[in-house]
Amino acid sequence: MRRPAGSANIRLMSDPFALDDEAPPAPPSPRAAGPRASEPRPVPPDAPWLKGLNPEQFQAVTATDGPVLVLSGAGTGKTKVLTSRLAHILASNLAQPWQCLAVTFTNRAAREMKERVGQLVGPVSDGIWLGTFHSLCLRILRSHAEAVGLGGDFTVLDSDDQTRVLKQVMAEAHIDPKATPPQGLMAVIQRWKDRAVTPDKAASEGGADGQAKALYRAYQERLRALNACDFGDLLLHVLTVFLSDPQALARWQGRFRYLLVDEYQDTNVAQYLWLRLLAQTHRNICCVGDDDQSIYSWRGAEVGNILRFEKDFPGARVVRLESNYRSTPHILAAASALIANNEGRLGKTLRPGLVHDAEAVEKIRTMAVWDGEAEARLVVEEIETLQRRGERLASMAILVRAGFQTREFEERLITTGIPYRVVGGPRFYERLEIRDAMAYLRLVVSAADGLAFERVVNTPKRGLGEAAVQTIHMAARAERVPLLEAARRLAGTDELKPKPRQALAKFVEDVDRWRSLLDSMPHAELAATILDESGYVDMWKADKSADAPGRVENLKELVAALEEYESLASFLEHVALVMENDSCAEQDSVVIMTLHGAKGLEFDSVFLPGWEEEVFPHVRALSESGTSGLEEERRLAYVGLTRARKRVLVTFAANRRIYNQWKSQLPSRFVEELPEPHVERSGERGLYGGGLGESKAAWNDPAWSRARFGQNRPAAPTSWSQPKARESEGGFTAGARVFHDKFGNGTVLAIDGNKLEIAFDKAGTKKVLDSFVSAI
DNA sequence: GACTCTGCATATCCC
DNA sequence: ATGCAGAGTC
Repeated sequence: MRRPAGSANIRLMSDPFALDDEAPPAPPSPRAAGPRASEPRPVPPDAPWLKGLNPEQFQAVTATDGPVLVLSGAGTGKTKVLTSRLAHILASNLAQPWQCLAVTFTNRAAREMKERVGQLVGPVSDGIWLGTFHSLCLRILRSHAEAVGLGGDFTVLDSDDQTRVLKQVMAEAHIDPKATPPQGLMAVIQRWKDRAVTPDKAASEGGADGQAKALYRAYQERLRALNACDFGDLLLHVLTVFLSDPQALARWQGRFRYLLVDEYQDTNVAQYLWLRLLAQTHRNICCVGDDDQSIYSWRGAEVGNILRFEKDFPGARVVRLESNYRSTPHILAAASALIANNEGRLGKTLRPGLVHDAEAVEKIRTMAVWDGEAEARLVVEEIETLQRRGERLASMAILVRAGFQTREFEERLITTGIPYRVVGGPRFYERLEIRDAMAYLRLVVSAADGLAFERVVNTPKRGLGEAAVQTIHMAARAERVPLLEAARRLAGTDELKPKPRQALAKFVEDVDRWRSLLDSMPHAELAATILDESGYVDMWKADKSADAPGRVENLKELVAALEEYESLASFLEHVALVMENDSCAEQDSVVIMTLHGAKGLEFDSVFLPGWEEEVFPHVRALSESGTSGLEEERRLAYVGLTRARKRVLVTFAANRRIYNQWKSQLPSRFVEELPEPHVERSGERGLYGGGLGESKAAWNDPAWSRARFGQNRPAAPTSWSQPKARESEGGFTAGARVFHDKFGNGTVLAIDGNKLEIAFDKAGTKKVLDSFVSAI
């Protein structure tokens, strides 16, 4: 491949379509590209959407002609630029709303942008093609479904359904799900889709095992048979359409005069190709991104997309936004120092864009605690203190690395009586009862939905077990009709035993009746009828388990939510893509969420717990080859720090229970990477035991001591720098009986330096530091 | 067929 | 701790 000189060190992703090897098409003047509704209208420089922009932002907003790459650090007004730019384009009459395409990654970002543009230009903003990649692709794909072998009413599967389908496919291929875990294979398939690799392309690709490729193909065929597609397909299919139907492509290319892309650093290859194709005609594409906030490589994102932008769009204007209007200088300095440990950055410097009262700004605080419980207690106490000082709960956030960390905070907040909400927890529509209810609705709306049929045919129990379902399957297969059709036939024959046959007949009859009501009955009412007559609600009402009443409530909520949509079909479509559960929104409450979920948000006070090796950075990132995993974790830390406006508290525990196992933890290397002058460190002395074995020599490094106990403390006792003999301070020997505060009595099994393996009488076998046990 | 019990594996991040 | 698949029982 021909590459411009000097780019050899930049690794580009594989390029399935190799567009960039062709001469770039001559950039047609947008003016000449077609008739416009009316002439461009000059915009006064004091227009409301241009107010308060700094020079760089102004440039990013008003440079409407040609490709623009905006490198936008955290808190530099990225959303402001995007929304103002849209407003500017519309107000200048450069394009009609429906000729503008604005892409975000999350529904939340899309909603926010929609709202803010609306505030600037009014209801015309409704016409903008604004949404996530997936929702926009769905919209496009609806009109080209046949081209990829789908019916126009195809369904979009969530990850749960995906694995279900894949499991079925694997079972048919007689593959042992134990030897080949379905999730693993699913991940492989998704990576293919992220790179826009179809089964055909996968087959011709080198490497990888043939079994996976065959299963990929089978999976795609199965999806097609189900008239369904998964998230990855939304993009993949649209690309297929674009590349196989030049006329369709030209139509879409011609339509979108202006493209705006948010969080560009998170685009994967498929999304990138999609953008590049769509931007070919008018070439007015504006991508906003920050390589330091790229945290989605695990789902196929390629930071390289930023690097290659200028190549694929020659003459692109690059604007850097470096004035940060969010955080205090301490926070900025700390975040910048941390991220400076990464290599291969585009390198931005964040400058404080606000004037801060030097006396008033707090340093970042780090604090060592005994365990997760103590950590939760500390954080919640801190929250209470802030609250007493008059801070709103909604201005505080606890940002965790992984889902399992939320529990201890929730418990503590509950016992303290502080309102909180977990964002991104088990999502509303992912709940069992909602999925079941949705399956009923799906089956009524589209009779061919086999997955929905399977899900509800025996829920609640109708005496249609595995055997009956098998028979239906075989009949459907043989006659090449959907499951519901097959069931209808079987209900009229004697292939089934009388009892299941009757039950099945009743079921089919019900579904038919519900469908006949689709046009006449208001859909919310119809949904309620379905859930009632099917016996589904009664099933939960009769259930005596603790969460059953909650489920009944959720079902009511579902019906209520339906009111807001035009039809069942539009509701189903919406839910397939929008996964938010913001039903109980704006009470003043602390929010708990993952670092990933927090991207794009900001809070006055941010709590960053669990900064321990193997929690954050996460083990799995560390076990990856090379440093890319670690660097992504560091970017995640950077994202976390830069969410804060006023203050940050980083905590880490010496001991943590992970998946029901107690482990002694080391402070995260990121704690140490926070620069001294901007950090105030504290922690309980002695948390990390006495001298440590030589294998942990780093522990005696002054930096670690600082990380743990704060620079102001006197140097560690001499015994630290001169570790004693390995045979442990306590002088324990195997077989000794010992006592531990938490685990009670036990017997020492083995000694490894200062770590003891102890068989506790009650708590099982654990490894603990010898300083935590005493002889009895 | 439905239910219960047991053993087994599993456990980031999200559209 | 939790969720699941498979086995055994009513």
